[in-house]
Amino acid sequence: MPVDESRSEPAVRARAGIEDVALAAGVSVATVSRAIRGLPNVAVATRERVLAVAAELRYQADPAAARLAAGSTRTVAVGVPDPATWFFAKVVGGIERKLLAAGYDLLLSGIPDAAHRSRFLYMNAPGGRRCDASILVNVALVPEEAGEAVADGHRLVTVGFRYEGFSSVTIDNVTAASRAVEHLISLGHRRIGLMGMVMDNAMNFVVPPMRRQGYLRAHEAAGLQVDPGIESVANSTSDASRVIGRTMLDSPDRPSAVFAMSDEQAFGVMLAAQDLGLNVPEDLSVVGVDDHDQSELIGLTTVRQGVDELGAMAAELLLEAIEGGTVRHVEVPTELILRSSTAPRRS
Amino acid sequence: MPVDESRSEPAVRARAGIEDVALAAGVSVATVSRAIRGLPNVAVATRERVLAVAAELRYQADPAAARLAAGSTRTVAVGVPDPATWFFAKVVGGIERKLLAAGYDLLLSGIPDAAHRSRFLYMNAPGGRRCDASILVNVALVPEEAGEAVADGHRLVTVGFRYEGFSSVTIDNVTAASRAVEHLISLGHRRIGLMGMVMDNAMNFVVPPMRRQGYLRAHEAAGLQVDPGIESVANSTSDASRVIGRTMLDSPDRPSAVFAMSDEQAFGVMLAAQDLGLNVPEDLSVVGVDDHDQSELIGLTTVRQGVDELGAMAAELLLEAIEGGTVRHVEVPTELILRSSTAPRRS
DNA sequence: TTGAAAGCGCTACCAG
DNA sequence: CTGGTAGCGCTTTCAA
Repeated sequence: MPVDESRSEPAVRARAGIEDVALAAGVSVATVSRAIRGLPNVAVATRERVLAVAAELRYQADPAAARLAAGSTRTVAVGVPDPATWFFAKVVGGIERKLLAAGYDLLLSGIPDAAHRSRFLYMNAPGGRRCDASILVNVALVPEEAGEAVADGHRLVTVGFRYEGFSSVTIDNVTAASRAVEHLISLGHRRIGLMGMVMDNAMNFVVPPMRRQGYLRAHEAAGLQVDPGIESVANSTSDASRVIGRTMLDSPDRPSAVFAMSDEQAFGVMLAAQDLGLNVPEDLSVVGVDDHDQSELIGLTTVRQGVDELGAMAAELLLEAIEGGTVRHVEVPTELILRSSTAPRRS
Repeated sequence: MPVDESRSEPAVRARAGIEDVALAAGVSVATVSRAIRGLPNVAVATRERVLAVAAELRYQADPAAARLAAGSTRTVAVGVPDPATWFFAKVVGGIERKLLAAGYDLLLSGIPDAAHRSRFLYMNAPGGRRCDASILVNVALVPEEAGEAVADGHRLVTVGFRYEGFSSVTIDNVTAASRAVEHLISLGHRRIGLMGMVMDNAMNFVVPPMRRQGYLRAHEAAGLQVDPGIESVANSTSDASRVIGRTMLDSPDRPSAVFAMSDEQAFGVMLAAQDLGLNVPEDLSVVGVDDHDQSELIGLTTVRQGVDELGAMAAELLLEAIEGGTVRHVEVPTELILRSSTAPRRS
């Protein structure tokens, strides 16, 4: 299968430039440029000839030169906290699919902290000329940044949260969470733990409070008190939640159910339960949010959000924004999916 | 949380150009360029002044212009079959981490088929001037492409398979697979099904045959016959493997164990077993390859490969290649991890 | 150590 | 409908 061919010459085979095409087609470079980009004012015959020659020579405009001259980059920058995470990978997948079809390049950036966030914004601002627009996934902006971005005329679409001035795609986080908790309450649970996402003040201060609000709202609606003692936060990974979950569950008055802000966190809670010899759902009911790929096999009850769809929709809004379309906010629906991780409270 | 500020002027705030910096610092643009890029032949005092002014003006070189003039792009293209898949997301995560640190941009492309593969190669060839180098993850090349890439002086590193002429990072697929199957055999299993990855002739014709070879080798070493009747292939998703798995398992002489070429495929087999009312591991042992994030919770026995590490190593080799380093092949070790999805064959 | 000027390869304007 | 040509904003000789 592999191929051998001892790298003899690192000589980069010279590539045809627009001038070569012009020469070969017997027209000017201006005409080649117009013909290839499908601009008007080119005779059909001429266009065909140019296209044929270009194909023959495998001509491809130098993107850097085209950008410099035209100003547009045909590139979209996408920023996510961590590209290796299930949720973000799915979103990026959805974006990529649309962008590939539209002929845009996708520049992917990890945004682990506030410094990278501001760097991302600056680099990808219209003046930066690196991309035509950008998408920020679950990366909240502080007001100054948002204001500056708007002032800069930044073409930005956000997913996970919403800013006036930019298109966005979100879910109704409060409702999603309260729906999950209501389900638990309807099963007779009265002590319901919360496994929350850490609200690093610089990065993720939008989604967690909303989901927490849903948790509170469901309690309130049922006339139940919440116990801050069984409310914890962890990084939204399975491992971190497992560790934190262990301390929440390792107590005589442990909750009989836990609402986790994401499926991965729910997995962590299940692992914690397992570590302590507790059975799900007999000893502990668990519900998450996402409908992760493995949630069915694991039997996790969850509130489903179409993550891939989130990304695809974001890409669509972005393309609209590039075309000069209006700002739109899209809210993707969610759905409670019942599986085997939740059961009536044991009397 | 959101910010309002009715987008008054889409006016892109003019950004400082190199000339502005030169003016403000009282030097020429050439000096600014040298100073900022840390080139020699700039007086310390001058450099400091320029840097100060540049920071003040938030100057940032226009990447397109810099590319056009210098030829180098500070960009790396990464091609994966499907960016939304667990394995690829992890690899990309590892790459991204290293690249971010090295100050390179990452251009992500999905390569769903052979046409996109050849497009990727052409666009990202040195002559294309879109990137300085590229990484191809589990995308095999046909000989002509590989030869052309070498001839073009393509700076490429591959992960998952190996071509002479390019750096690569792989695992020993044959050994990984045979280790998994040996484990099954050691538990007394004699009829071991194979859930293989589909070998689309254009895309993925390297890894699956090697893992299959490991499967065969383990049988052979134990003096066992394989039964082609319990050898299937499916897309390497959980869902596809579930469907195919059902037909493999829905038979009186079904295997007592299955080796799946990836953990996600193993999950599919477990789902299939569940669909048919079979218990794992009592009625069926299952082993996979990867050590997926959810494999511990699911209790899947598997052959672990450090997927993030695969990506990080690829990025390192790439950076070396850009610096003009030598071609290297790295083989990342694997490890059998015993969990609860495998058990001795029931007599 | 510095500056002037010639491109990098293309697009866009304007004249024909 | 077509061609000439002036840049796009930077890097990189080459001279000073």
